[in-house]
Amino acid sequence: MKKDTLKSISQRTGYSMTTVSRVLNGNANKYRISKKTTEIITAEARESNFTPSLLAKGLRTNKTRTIGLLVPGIDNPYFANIASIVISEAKKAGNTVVLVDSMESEESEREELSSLVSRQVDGVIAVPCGQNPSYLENIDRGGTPVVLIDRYYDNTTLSYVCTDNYRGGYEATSYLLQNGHANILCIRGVPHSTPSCERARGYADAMQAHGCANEGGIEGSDFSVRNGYLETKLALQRSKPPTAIFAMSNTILLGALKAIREASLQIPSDISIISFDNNVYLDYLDPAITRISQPINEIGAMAIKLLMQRIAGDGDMQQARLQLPPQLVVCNSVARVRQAEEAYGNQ
Amino acid sequence: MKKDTLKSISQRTGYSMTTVSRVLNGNANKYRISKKTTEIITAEARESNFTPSLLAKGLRTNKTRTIGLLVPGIDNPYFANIASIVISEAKKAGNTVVLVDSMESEESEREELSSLVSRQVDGVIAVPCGQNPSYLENIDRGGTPVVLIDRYYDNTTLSYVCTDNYRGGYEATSYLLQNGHANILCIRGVPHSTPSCERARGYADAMQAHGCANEGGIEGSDFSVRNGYLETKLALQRSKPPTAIFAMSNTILLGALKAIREASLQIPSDISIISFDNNVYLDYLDPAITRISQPINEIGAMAIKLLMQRIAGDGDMQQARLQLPPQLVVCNSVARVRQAEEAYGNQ
DNA sequence: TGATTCAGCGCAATCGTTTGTGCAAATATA
DNA sequence: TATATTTGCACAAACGATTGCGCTGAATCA
Repeated sequence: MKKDTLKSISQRTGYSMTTVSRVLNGNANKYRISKKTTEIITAEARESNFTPSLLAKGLRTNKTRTIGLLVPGIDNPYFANIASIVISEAKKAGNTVVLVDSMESEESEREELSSLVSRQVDGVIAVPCGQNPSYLENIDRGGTPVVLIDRYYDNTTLSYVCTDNYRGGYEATSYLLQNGHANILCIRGVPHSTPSCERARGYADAMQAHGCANEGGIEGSDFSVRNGYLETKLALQRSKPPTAIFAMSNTILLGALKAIREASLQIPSDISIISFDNNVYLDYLDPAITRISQPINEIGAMAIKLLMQRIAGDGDMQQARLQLPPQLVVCNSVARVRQAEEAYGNQ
Repeated sequence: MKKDTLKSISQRTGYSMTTVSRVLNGNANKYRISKKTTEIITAEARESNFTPSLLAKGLRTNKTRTIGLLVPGIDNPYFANIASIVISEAKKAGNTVVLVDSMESEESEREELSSLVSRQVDGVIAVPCGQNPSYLENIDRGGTPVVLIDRYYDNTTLSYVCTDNYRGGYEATSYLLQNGHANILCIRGVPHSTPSCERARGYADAMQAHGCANEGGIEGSDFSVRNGYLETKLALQRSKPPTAIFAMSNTILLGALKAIREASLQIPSDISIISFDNNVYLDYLDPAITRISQPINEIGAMAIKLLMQRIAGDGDMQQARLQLPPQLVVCNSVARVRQAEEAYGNQ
């Protein structure tokens, strides 16, 4: 079965490709195509199930109605969630999504980004993993707007939308402190990623404000389950093990849980734990995990909105730096302690 | 910054677009381009960071090195997993993936598929949600190969790769039966989807073979958390509530768990449960959930392999119908019962 | 020296669209 | 009736690549 084209429709109806194109793009009125002609062409197109080649269209118009989404690991439920939202928001705006995965590798990130650019996507939404935004900034300057989500850079000119991670870290820690904990271990993800840094900063400031700056400590090196496991395992062997853990992501949490179970400790009676992210499974763990929930629906929607504005070229937009407030979701993984630590905290 | 094209490189080096194209595609030898010329052009391309327009390339060659992936809900961790695998396998084969989501709507499914076709993807991997494969078959006949995964149709000519769902259902049920259960509730997903049907058939046959055909029953209508919740809630109010539940997916499981907790029942002492799918979280629930694990890595890899063969046009391939064996993963959510049921089972 | 061969490259058509411009016929205006 | 306007549509040049074919000049051969 030969593919239908403007030409074939043009031949079958006897009108020129120009006219066919105009009708099918809904510009019949604008170009004064008669009603009769319009009907004939529309009918023929419908009947033969014509779909225009988006390649040709894109080539000619320089718009593909496609946006690229770069994530560092789609198998992480958090990014799968983000992808889901971005895809549906993009669809609402009439776009489809090319999804690429850097698997936390800077090299892959470049390759995939460059693939997106050759595909002439209209814009890119990225959760970057590189240490340095320059590659992304080049793409943006090259005419393909880029909006960052979740992770970003301090010194970048790119727009971004993310959780207010500092606040999240501060609130998580404060909640633990309010419950009498002082020896709080903070397990972070990739150290150079902004969410990690900011959450850690929030943790540290909260600790400081509470006069516990030297307790617990910040450990960890990436957002993997393994990292959560190892750091927890280590910390539990300290002479004065932490009474609470602040896990920076759902993956780190899982690792920590494993280590805690292996040590035959009960949550929250033996040790408390608080996490980040909002995975549906967190409610089903036993106990359900108290956490800082990120507003990912809003993040996804805002990101698409910003991107669409940039694509539409609405007056060369200012850089937007949006930090949306996270939310504390209280479940059952944090217990109140009434020991030495509390006395110490009340001095 | 103006985008680089063959033409601009051609102008800067003084060679024709033809020659530039040949060099950059690695056909320098084939067309006897001199070594010197080759070097000049390669250098210029590298320096100016040239990336060819895949639109133009695709238009001309009719190959886009892009494959479409259709899933019914990327926020379901199971499909996110599949997507992750398909993306990385596709990448190994030099392709990128356009991901579209039907959200379990037949109408969306058609729209998205048609969008993939206009994008001239080289092939499509689909987890269909429609009741009827004809639309997909048309696409396949239209020259865009389609391979189904996870869900398929009995009466289709399309190739598919999936878990041996009958066997999975049979094994899950047998395992419960072996542990003395007879009153086993089976909660299924979308009734007309083949995985659902086959798992249910496996369940029914196992029950029959064990002489318990009339116990428990098959309930449920879709793969949602809500469905699992409602059906469990209902079943627990029976005069003779089930002693075990077979949940057909990780989402149904979650719903069931919620209902069970609300009834203040303990797993596995009060009620046993077995699930399908292999989500990392299942190991971290308390107790860890015994389940039938699907070989999704193999499924993803096979699907891409089949698709690539079809795309390469290796002799108009036979239809492939692959059912890969699932695996029972024993954890702690199933207990042995030694009551009336067992006596009954041993008659 | 004249005829062959081959190395090295370019011409121009093509893929399927969009779009600025042009032009005939129909209608309105004077 | 002659002119101006409007209606309805078509021509042809792009967009950025690929590719069958052909051309030139140098080297080889007889």
